[in-house]
Amino acid sequence: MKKVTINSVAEYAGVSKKTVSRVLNNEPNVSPATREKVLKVFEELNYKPNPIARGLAQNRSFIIGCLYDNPSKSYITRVQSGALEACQKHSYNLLIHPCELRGQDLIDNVEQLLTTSRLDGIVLTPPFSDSKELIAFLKQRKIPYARVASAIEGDDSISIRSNDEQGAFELTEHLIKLGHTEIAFIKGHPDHSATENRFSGYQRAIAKHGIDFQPRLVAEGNFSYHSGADSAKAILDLDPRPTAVFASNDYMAAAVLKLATQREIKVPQQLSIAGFDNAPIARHIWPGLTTIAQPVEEMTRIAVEELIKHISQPQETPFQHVLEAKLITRESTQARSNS
Amino acid sequence: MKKVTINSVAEYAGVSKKTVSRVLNNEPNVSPATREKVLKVFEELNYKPNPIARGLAQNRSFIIGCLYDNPSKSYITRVQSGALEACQKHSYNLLIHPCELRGQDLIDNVEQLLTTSRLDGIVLTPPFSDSKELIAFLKQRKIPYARVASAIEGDDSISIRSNDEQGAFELTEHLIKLGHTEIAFIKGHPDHSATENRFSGYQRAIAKHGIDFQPRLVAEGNFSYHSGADSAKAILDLDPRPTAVFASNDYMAAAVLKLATQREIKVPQQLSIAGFDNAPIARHIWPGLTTIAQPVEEMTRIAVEELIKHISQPQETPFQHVLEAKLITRESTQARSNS
DNA sequence: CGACATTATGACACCGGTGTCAGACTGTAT
DNA sequence: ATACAGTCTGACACCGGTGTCATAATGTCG
Repeated sequence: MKKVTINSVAEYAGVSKKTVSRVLNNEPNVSPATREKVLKVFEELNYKPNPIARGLAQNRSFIIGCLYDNPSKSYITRVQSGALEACQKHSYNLLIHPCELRGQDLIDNVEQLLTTSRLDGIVLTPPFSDSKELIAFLKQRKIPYARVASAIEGDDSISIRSNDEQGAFELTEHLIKLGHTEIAFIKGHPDHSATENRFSGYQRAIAKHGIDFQPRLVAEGNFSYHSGADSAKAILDLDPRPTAVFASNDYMAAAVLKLATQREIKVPQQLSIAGFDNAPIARHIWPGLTTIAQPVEEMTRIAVEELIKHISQPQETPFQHVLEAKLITRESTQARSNS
Repeated sequence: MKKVTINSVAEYAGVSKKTVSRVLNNEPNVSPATREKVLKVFEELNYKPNPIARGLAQNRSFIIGCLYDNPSKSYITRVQSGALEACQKHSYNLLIHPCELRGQDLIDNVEQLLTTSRLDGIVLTPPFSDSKELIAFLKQRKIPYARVASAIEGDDSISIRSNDEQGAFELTEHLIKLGHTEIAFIKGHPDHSATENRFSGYQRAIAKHGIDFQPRLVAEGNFSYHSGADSAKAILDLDPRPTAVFASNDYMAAAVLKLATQREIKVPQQLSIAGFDNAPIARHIWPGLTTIAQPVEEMTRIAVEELIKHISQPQETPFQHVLEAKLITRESTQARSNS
């Protein structure tokens, strides 16, 4: 199996390299006959262009980088799966790069990544989607990027998010309609914009239904299971104890459920619990968690597709889009008991 | 910020490109003085070699591919994290490529991957680590590869695994020592070699303790939560019902726990449940799952490090290694009650 | 001191593509 | 027939490195 290069194709077809290149890139100004002939030789020799050589000539790598720093493994998995789908469709590859937002040398780290990998573009997932420093850096370096699940408005870059505020509003309203008025809330990581949005949705819902907002019912989390466990302790120790808990993601909700079960507080009879994200764990535990399904894969897929589109021909108008979140009810929430 | 290439460095330092290249690659036969001088210019101009150009000249990409087809997201996350660690250490990048083992065109798919990405090497995770077809293909194409958690012996390639058989043996023995004799077993995916190994460990332990092997207690799973739920139903419907269940991974064990809880079978008082892997879910549910901790990250990290080592200078003797698995006891198992 | 091995360096082709530009070949209007 | 625009094609340099080889400089030994 000898190597098949553009030269061998050109020779075999009796045309110049450049013409072969033109056919490869679907450039105009190639006669139909020539194009046919070359395409046939592609088949015959089973020719595949070398992406590295292409990359060198065009200063591209055909690689998209995905930056993340997220305690939720399932979120990352979903992000990857959406990004991969888009990449494969357009013959790009996906390079994953976990790193820390708080690392003092975030910029250095990304700089390093860029120089060693020559990425064609970067997908920023939370909390990077909202990092002004990083965004400024990428802009200055003229690296195309797309932001997933960010709340920053008025930016002129590609951005896809889902409606966190509305989702949280609906979920809270669901709890209220079940008769709950003392609804505890566990906030997410302060660096993620979703955290504020979800909290706003919660507040809007209780306000709409004339329920007083009680700061004592709010706990600070950071999306990790561990932080959920801490918040759970604080909340379940409250007196009077709330009848429902809304955690900003399913991991933290699972932690609440675990502690409640340990303390023999019956869920949902004595305590309703709800999460956010519709992570796998929401249906892997009993009772299953009522939650908000966020289209994470789809968001990321769209973000990467737009990014790739942007790379091949920069758009004037930035693509910005908001997807809807959807309420999923399971066994962990029920009407408040009269006890 | 102008582009700094090897040419500008050479010019600035007053030497030839080739000498710069020599310094870059730590080649011998460069006088200390020259080396110093060039290194200083690197600093001064902040020069970073272009990996794409390098790749073209050396026919390398500095990218390692990771193949997987695994229903357990957390397993994949752990695999990635180990692989990433090794890659970053050696300035390689990691490209992830999920695909289906059973896909009729697995080979085509990988072929495609290789031609579009020019990977320097591939890490095979289960079930690919045991795919004879794929291994034969990679061997023929002379693509370096490393196999993670495979059971095939006598192969002359890099292979790292953990001791599944021993782990399962210890866990089973733990249950036996708690007084259980009717221990149900849920098998994993038939394509994964770990499945047979874990099953053997189970059988060896009960045999050692003079317990009769009962085929009725064995259910077929495939490592997915869903398959665990099906097996759980079969097992909990048995009469007499076993007093303990050993599932081949934690997801399936979680499914057993969920069903048991739904049916108000008390765990661990009426039923002990154990899993395998020490996945996050094992400690995110109540009661926490007794399980076997497998060093997935470490296995993968070592596999990738050896792979990279092998790429830069092929070894004569293949690196093969077995890591130990460790029993972790949590609340889901306890001594059999006398009822 | 001459013969020879060793070290240090650079010129140049090459990896496998793409960009630029010039020139040949069409077709159409005058 | 002539001028001119538009289409098609190839020669050649170039992307930013590395491999090969020749040659210059240095060291070693009899």
